[in-house]
Amino acid sequence: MRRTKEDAAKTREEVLTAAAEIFYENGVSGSSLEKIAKRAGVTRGAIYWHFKDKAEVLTALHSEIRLPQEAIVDYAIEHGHDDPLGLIEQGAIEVLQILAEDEHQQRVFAIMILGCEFTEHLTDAAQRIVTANDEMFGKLQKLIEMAHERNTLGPLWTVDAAARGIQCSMNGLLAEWLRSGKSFPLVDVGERLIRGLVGSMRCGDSR
Amino acid sequence: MRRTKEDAAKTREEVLTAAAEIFYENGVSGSSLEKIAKRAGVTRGAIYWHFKDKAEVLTALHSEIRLPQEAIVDYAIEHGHDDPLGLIEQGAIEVLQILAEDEHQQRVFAIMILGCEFTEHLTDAAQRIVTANDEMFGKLQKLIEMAHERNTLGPLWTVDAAARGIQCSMNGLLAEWLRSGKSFPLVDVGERLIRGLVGSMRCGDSR
DNA sequence: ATACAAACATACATGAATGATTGTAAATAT
DNA sequence: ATATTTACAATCATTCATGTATGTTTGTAT
Repeated sequence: MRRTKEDAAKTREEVLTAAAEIFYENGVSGSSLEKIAKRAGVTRGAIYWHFKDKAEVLTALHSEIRLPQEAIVDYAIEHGHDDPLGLIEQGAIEVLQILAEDEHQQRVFAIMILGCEFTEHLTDAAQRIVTANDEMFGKLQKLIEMAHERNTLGPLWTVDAAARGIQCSMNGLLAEWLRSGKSFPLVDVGERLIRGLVGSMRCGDSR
Repeated sequence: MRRTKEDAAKTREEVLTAAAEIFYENGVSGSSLEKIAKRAGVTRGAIYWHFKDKAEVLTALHSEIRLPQEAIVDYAIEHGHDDPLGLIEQGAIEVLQILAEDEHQQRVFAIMILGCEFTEHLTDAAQRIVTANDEMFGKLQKLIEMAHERNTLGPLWTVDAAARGIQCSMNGLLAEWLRSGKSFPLVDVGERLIRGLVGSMRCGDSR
C-alpha cells in the first residue's frame, strides 16, 4: 500500500482535483470528505493524512491559483506606469482572456466566490479573498492616484470611487459569468465594459 | 400556550427576523433551526409549525424582498420610455438610495448573494435568484433595444453587452459593498459608476 | 359547556459527517 | 538486515442537525 514520495504527491493532487469538482458541484458545506475521497479513489484516511480537515483542503485549493484581482494590478505594475488608466484597461482584458481559457481556475474561482459562504465572522478561506480584494483595491488606488496627478482623471470621478468602480465591475462580471453558467461571451462583454468604464474616467470623456 | 391569530403571525415574523440574523451571521448551511428558534425565543416546534423546513424559511425570506434588479427595471417601466438610458440611470440610483437605508433588505440581500451557495445543481432558493436575474436581463435588453432603435446607443456597445454590463456592475457593486462590511459609500460610488457606464453608452461619448 | 382545532413545546429516533484510533504494507534509513 | 517511518485503509465513538411523533394548552365554534 505504501507508495513512494511521488505517488504520495500524486494522490495529494488527485484529492485536490476531486475536491475542486465536488465543491463545484455541491458547494463547500454540501461536500463531505467521504464524497471527495470516493471521487479521488481513496479513503478519508488519505485525506486526513495530507490535510488537517476540510478547511485546509479549501485553503490548499485557494493557494493554487491567483485571484484575477491580483493579476490585473500586477500586469499594470509589470508594464510600466506611463498611462495608468490604459494599463488597467489592458491588464483587465489580458486577465479575462487568460481566465476564459483555464477551466481549473474557473472552477476554483467559482468555488471561492459562489460555492463559499461569506458570513459575518468570516472563515479563513473567505478571509483570504477579502484580504486579496483589499490589497487589489489599494494598488488600484495608487495607479489611479497617478492618473489623477497627471490630470487624466475625468471630473466625474474621485480616486476612491474609480478604484471601487473597477473592482466592483470586474468582480461582478466574473461572478455573473460563472453564476450564469458562462452563458455570455466573457471577453467580449468584459472588453466593452472595461473600455466604457475606463473611457468615462479619462479626461473629457466624463459625460 | 395557544395564541390568537395575530400572535401566531407575530411569532412567524419573529422567526423570520431571527432567521435573517442567524443566516447573516453564520451562513445558511451553518445555521441550525435550533439556533434560529433560540434567537426567536421559541422552540424548533414553532418553526416546523410555520415552515416545512429550513429551505422554506429561506424562501419566505426571499419572497419578502424585491431584488434590486427587479426594482430598477420596474422604475424605468413606471416612468415612461422617453429616454431609456436615462431611465436606467435614474432607476439604478433610486434603488441604491432606498437600499442604503433599509437594513433588513441589506441583510436578506446579503444572505442571497453571499451567505448562500450557488452550486452546479442549484437549490431552489438559488434558482429563484438566477431566474430573477434572467428576467431582469431580458427587460434591460428591451430598454436598451429601444435606445438602440433611437440611435442613442454608442458604437462601443451592443445591446446584449450593454445589458450585461449594467447587470454585472450593479450586482458587483452591491456584492462588494456588502462583502466589505459597507466600507465605502454605496450611493456615492454607485452614482458615479452608473453615470460613467451609461455615459459611455450614450452616442458620442463612447470613446 | 363541550368539542375541536390551532399553536406551539417536548421527547425521541435516525442518519450523516466528523475526528480519532488502530492496523498495516511498503519504502527508506541505518 | 533490521528498524523505523511513511502513506494510507479500516473501524469506531461522538456529535449534531434533522424530522417526526406526541403531548399540552388555549382559542373558537356550536
